[in-house]
Amino acid sequence: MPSEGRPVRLKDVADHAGVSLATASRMLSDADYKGRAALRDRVLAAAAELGYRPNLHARALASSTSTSVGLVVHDVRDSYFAMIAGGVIEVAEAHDLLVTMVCTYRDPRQELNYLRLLSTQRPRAIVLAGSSFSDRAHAAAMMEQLAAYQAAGGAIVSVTRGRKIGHLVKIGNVEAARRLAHRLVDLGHTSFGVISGPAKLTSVSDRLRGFRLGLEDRGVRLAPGSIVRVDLSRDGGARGARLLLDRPDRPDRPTCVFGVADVVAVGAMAWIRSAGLRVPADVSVAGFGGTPLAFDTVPVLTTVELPLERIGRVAMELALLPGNEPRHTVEIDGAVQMRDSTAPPRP
Amino acid sequence: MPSEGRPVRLKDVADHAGVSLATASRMLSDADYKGRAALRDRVLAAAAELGYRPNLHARALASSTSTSVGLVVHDVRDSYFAMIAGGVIEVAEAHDLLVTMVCTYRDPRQELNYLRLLSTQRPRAIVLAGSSFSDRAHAAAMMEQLAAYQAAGGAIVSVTRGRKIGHLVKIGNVEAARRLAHRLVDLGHTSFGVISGPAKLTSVSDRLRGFRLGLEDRGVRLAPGSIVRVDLSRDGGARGARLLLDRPDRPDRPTCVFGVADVVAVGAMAWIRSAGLRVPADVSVAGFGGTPLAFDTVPVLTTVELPLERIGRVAMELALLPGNEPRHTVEIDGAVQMRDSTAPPRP
DNA sequence: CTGAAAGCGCTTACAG
DNA sequence: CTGAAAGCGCTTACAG
Repeated sequence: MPSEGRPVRLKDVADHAGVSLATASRMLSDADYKGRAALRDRVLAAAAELGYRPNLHARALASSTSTSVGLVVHDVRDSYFAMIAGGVIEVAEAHDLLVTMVCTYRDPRQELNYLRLLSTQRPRAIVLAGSSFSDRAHAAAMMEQLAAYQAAGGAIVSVTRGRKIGHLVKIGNVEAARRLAHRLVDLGHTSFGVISGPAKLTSVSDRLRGFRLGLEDRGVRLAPGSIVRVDLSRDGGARGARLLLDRPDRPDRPTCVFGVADVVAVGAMAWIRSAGLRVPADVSVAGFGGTPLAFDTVPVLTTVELPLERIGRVAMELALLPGNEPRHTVEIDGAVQMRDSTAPPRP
Repeated sequence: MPSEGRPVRLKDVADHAGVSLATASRMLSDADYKGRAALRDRVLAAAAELGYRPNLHARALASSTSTSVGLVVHDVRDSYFAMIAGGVIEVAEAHDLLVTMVCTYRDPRQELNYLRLLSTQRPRAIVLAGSSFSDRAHAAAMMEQLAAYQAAGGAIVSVTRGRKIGHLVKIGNVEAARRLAHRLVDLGHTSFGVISGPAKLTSVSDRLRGFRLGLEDRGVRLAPGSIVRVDLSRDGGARGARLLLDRPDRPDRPTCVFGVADVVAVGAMAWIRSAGLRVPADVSVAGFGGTPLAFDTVPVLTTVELPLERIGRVAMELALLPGNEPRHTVEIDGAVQMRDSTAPPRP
């Protein structure tokens, strides 16, 4: 029986079943409550017949309990975040929780802004999936918001390093990038170019630092000017490749290019191809992330594979933990996957 | 001043500013309300000082107005939906609306289930971004839910054809697939294979029908057995390619394979390559969708490009329209992009 | 086990 | 322009 006009309320169900509001409420939403079987049946039947859907707002207000979860990402269109979001949503749905997602487009002000907007919804948990920013003032402002949110009983999970509050899914950016560097040097490369992203992103600076450490472990140094900073996008990657490689006059052209994110490496490969160079014969290319698009490039991209969906699932599972104390940290490691886009440099 | 324990309420702000609850409410949430400037300043200052965040649930309950939007997709991990979601979220954020996303994984029962869960949140609009199912009973059940939701004042937007309620973003699947077929026949192909998806998805059957019509326009028929049905995934595409092409005994191997979604075509290309065949020299491959991954295959994938982000933006804009009547329909056309994965068949 | 009543944090007619 | 009060749709001590 589709309702006409206003939705049916619990009171309608109670009246229809001939019980009190309180009893209807208990029968419908308290799983532990048994009650008289006859009443229970009547209430359930009435709810079904009237097509009753509880009003989440009323429920949240009365019980100060919420069934929503906030998810903050930099950009859903980026499959890095789409995969993580998939993991978060999968676990949330299994618990009848609703995920509200917000995109910051890597703008600290938007991050703060949307965090505030999100907390307005009093979600039971907030998952911050995007890398944090290395900006003290911003970190302090975030901290203030998050502390207030947590004090009110909300759970916090960050997929990043260095957040001083809430649970952590810690991605081994530094170590994985370091291992990748080892493998690339072992291939024979000594001249590298790095297409990096915005310096303010801690994940970017971690990957860059790890990569540099890895090279140093093997006695290789990054030449000055061999790091370029671009947007973390396909176009950014193409631009980065051009900046690094489009200088026929200089003999020190890198033989291997590392893009700090797959999408950047893929953009770089596209530019390299369009410039008439071959991967890996002329230039080796490596990425970072393990997004699906790394599988379908030709040659298949050498990258650090992160289990993105699992990261999302783990984050959501941490969010489900009762209470914020003790703080939990789950470390997730990346796996270096040497594939076809890298090869020894030409002699 | 971070709150300790419970969040600050409007009453706290009102007390702190020395005004009534009503005045504080008006100053803070009614943009048209002027009031005495002195009071206004006191209220704003108090809110800022105390770090007041309104409780959305209370606000929604009292004003029966909501700032959330429900988004139903089949799978965020699929960049087709990630791009659409990006468009929806972009427009929603510009209006301070929060998007709650739910994934059905192409299961009609989950679709219904999550639609119900979503309507529990009384969102101001629901955007159904995934293709509908060609299942009468399920369509009727959806219709009942949606009608009740709409009767209660909610806006509905579907990105599909044939929904009998709400606004529509209508994607020209039939016509675009038809034009693609024309172009492929014009290339010289007469023997086609189609890697199709679940028959229950209307977008899939539309693309298939359009493709078949296009072939018939040119006097070409699909041989029996030249359509295989797989999951809409990379693995599905690989399996489909194997089913169609891995029969050296039969001479009627298609010279051109059409995958009804990019992800399927990409999977097919991967299998073809692994089987030692070349694209397009041995087999041409075409996809449908215009997802980012179509750009980075080598050879670059011939496909029907859909403006996915724009579809999301348009859907959200329709969702913002006041009232559900009159119903609006925005038709979005796909653009056939002939790229490197298709070529004339070998003589 | 059940019901009457208070209360969750807001908004909004209704008076003044 | 401002305030006191009712009400949004639930949950949950508190009695019985």
